[in-house]
Amino acid sequence: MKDVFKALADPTRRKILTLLKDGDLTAGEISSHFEMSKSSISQHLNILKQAELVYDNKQGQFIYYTLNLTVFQELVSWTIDFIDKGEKEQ
Amino acid sequence: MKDVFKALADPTRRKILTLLKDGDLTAGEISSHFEMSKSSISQHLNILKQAELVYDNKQGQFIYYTLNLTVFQELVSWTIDFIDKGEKEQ
DNA sequence: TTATCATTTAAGTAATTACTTAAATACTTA
DNA sequence: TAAGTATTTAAGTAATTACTTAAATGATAA
Repeated sequence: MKDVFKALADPTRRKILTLLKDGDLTAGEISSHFEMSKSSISQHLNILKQAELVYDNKQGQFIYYTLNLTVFQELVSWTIDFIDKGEKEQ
Repeated sequence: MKDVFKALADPTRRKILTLLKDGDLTAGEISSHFEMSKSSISQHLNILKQAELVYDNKQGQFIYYTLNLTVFQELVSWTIDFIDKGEKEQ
């Protein structure tokens, strides 16, 4: 979970995740939504991958990126734990 | 929500939030749980405050910090939205 | 008032981050 | 094979971040 928060801290990476909500995309398709270089997007994708927020799947010459919902589940649990505890204490 | 992710990206700030789960604490009480200077903790508290993850309440000479559960609720919604959308697409 | 305590603000610094361009890798097709 | 496409890796840099110490603010109590 440590890497997850760092990964989510960047707006470009959050936008990438939002794009992937609507379905898998290749690295090139993702980068076409941004002004910055493909190289930079590739580096962002690597950070998302290390945080396990996405995984990749090579199909020939293309690499498809997919949301990994497991880590989003963990993030919900982590967050709800604050709400539960906080409400209990009141 | 923009500032929330940046605020959560730092382990010291996440630990501060975890401490506050068990009830409100003064800036001094919070800093006693860390090796670093009170000044540094004060700066972390300010970042948490700007992200509205906590709010402060001055009581005489002391400043009490409290979790703001509203923003945690928003974080749950933001995250669940990925899970819902992702599951629908499969 | 003066001293002390709790906390923040200011100013400086080393480490990290997000980007760039250029080169490398890997796959496809002529 | 060679050329072209998709993507990543490498190396460098400017901006940001997390810390430090010292000074400032504000409340309490002698």
